[in-house]
Amino acid sequence: MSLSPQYNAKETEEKWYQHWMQKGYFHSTPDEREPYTIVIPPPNVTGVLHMGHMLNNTIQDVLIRKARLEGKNACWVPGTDHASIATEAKVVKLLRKQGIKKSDLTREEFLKHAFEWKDEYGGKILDQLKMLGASCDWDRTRFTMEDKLSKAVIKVFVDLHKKGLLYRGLRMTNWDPAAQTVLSNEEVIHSQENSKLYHVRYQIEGSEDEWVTIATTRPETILADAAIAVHPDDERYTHLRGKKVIVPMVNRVIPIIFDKYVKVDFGTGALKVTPAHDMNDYEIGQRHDLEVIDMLHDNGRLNPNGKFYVGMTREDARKQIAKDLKAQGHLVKTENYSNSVGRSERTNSVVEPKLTKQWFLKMEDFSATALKAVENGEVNFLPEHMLNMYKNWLKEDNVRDWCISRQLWWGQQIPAWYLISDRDQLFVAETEEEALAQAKAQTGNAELTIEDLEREEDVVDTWFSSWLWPMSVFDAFEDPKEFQYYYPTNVLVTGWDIMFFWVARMIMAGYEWAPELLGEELAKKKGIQPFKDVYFTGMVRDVLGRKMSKSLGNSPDSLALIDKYGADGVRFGILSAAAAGNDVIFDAPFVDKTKTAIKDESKLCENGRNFCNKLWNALKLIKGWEVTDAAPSAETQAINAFAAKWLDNQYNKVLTGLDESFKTYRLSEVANNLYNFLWNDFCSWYLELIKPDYQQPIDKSTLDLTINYFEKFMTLLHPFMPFVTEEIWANLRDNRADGEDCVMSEWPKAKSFDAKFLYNVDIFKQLVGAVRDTRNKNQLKPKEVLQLLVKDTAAAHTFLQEAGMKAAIERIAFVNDIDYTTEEQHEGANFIAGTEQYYLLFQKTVDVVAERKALESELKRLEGFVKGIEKKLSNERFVSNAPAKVIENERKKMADNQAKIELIQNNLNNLN
RNA sequence: GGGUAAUUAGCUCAGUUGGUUCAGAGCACCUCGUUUACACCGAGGGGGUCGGGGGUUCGAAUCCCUCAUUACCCACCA
Repeated sequence: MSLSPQYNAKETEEKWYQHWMQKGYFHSTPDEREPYTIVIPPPNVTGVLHMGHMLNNTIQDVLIRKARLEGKNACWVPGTDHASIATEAKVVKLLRKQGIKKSDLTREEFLKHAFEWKDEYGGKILDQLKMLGASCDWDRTRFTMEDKLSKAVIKVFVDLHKKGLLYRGLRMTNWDPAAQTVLSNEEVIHSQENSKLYHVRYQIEGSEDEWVTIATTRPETILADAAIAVHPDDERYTHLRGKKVIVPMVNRVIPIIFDKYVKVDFGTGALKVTPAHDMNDYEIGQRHDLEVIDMLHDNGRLNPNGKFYVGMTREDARKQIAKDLKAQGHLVKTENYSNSVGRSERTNSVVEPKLTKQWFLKMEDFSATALKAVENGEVNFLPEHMLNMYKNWLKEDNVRDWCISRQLWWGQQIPAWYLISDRDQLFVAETEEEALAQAKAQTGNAELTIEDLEREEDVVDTWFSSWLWPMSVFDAFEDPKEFQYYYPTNVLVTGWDIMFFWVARMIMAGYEWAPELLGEELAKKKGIQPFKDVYFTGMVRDVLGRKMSKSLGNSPDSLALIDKYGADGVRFGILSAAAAGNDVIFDAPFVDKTKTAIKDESKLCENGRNFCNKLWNALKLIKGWEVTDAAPSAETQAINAFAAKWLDNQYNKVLTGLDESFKTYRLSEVANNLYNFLWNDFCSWYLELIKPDYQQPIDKSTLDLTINYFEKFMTLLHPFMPFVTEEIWANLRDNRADGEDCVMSEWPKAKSFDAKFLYNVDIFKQLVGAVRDTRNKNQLKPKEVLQLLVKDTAAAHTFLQEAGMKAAIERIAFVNDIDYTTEEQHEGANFIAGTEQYYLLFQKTVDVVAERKALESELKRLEGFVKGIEKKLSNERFVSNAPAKVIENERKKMADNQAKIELIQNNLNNLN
């Protein structure tokens, strides 16, 4: 079979993914094996694959593929999140384009449209994950709003209600006037914006010409003012105690109050208090028992409390009222001002603090549980320092009750029914019938029908379904059999940005319901935490260090990247740069808002692609050899045996390190070590050593051995680069049995290795490198054969007696007649430093000037080095305190280096 | 204001318990090289007093203190 000159990623990837799927390799069902479970952080159903997804799903895929190779029952559950606000906003927009207004639709009609939209466009991201090579169990794909998962949400809601953990309350909440729903704090994005600070004067009641001037960025809310507040210690205002002021425009009289919240040095030191439209003002209002005047409709326009401005938008009212204030002389001055403005993450409209009635979940006990679980190590955070952030967040006084209601349709409708005749009577139940039964029982009115009840309009927050994800994907609340097998999941891989609203809450939910669902015995045996480890990935940032986001437009097109570098290349690139928890600066093609191309190449992915090609070419080399049964020359045999011994030892050394790195999730380390091992040790050294001369055959045993190792290496690399490894695996041997694929191969066990031998190999490499360097510096041909003399020392003899060593040096460095010399100096000698045994190389021409320079500089370095050691050794405290081994090493180092110095001096003399 | 981290080669970053293996990798750069698996390549090279200062220690990139700079998170900015 002829192999293409370059590795063709695209063809290969399509072919193998299809094959894997067809074989059902990714599908998991419970069996007697140890499970290894990961649930995907469900991307938004509206989402498209971005760099963050690629990073985090590549990591998950590496872990799951590794587990599969280790013979575990690997199960990676994929799925999507219904993302209520984002999706609803998208659907509303789409419908509007079709001329349909949401307000003209019934809830059912709207949901029908939404589900149609979801079926048509949603979940594209899952197909994109397949292109990345993600080995999810696609038969298990779940969606947070599918029936079963919604049922779990309802069940949990009812359960919490029974436990008395839910309540309804009037609270200041973040109101999105565009989506007309309340938002959680996390859904509000604050950023600095340029606005204006208006200084407005209020007349003191009963005075002729006495005024108090306040500063505000929102003059329109003057209409809803309830007080003017000043700091109690502010001497400028002490005389106003007990006085009142007249609100401009509306001429309402409001009190002057004294509250420590007011900052003396801000603006004029006087603050207008509008309890209905500001979080802090609301709290001040509570303290001083102020009237709450709401002047806005839900859509952000002014309601009848807005007097002359009724029906205007907030923005228009602000402009108009500023004009009117000015006209009446109440606008003292206006200055430019930069302040933090909160906008809705989903609709980008300015969030309005608004007093609304919402559903809340009491968090006190939950947060204590979640904190404890991580503190006592039942859930293990990586990197460890994430624990600090977590603790800080879950500190007692930091946790607020969770507002779980949203004024949307796309989501699980809250299972609560009001009695229409008395809306304070409320019945929470899984079904309408149960609610009715409750109503009958509690009111004592058996005549009630379902017509007398009305269901709560609100849906629950999306996180209220995703916090059940590790349980609900296994149908834990319906039939816990699978759940009992797969839970707890082994690891959660996610960004730290959702540590609080997702990770912490999953832990809470796990501890709340898993004990019951697992049963006492299993809960004790397996643990009730939703995951044992949490691997926090960093954020993927662009070259300027900015978080990659759609709004900045600085995220590279993931699919274009895969297209250009291959999925393996992209996987390798992004992983090799991502140490656990550290942010990744991704040097990739992207265009920023100004449409300036910043970079047009991704070096990381390029590396990955080149690596694929390198391996591909190693395959080509091996497959291109003619095989012979005849034994090769004794020399070749010796070299091959040496190379094989080396490869085996180096391989076991690397494998030992790999296992260690995997345990601690140092995936970038694994990737880079494999890269180095395969590229340098395997390709550059091993293959070069055993490579037969041009058009010469290779002996069968060496070829077989090489193929065996290459095959193992593909297994090791498979989790990182699944496609190229599978392709090479397939090509390495003819007549593969059905199902004998790399993806299902066996992760090898590390054996011991001979460190001493490997040390000798290091010297070998240094020696060869030095010979090559000498050639380079003296402009000798690489293949011009030189003579190598070695100083006659015991160490050198031991070294060169290593089987095959001499022959290997001769072949790969193109030297012959390696011999010993007892003489310290030779005419025209070129000294090779850098090895313990002091090798001397002789050749015809030497650049005397350059050589002297090099020697002098080396001499200087060594002298300084020796001086340092001398100082150390003459230090009484060092000699008496340091371990004997360390001292011995120092002595040896000094002796060795002194010998080197002597030698260099000889050589320098020789040059003169 | 509260918190978390980072600062090591021109760039992006490793460096796990302080001690031959620790000053490293990739990219970039320089020199040389192509009938022979790979120019998506090969061989070699230059380049860093590990942010500054202080301390602990026989010994510090590594531990402690401090300063500086940067980034992010939470709260908040009338």
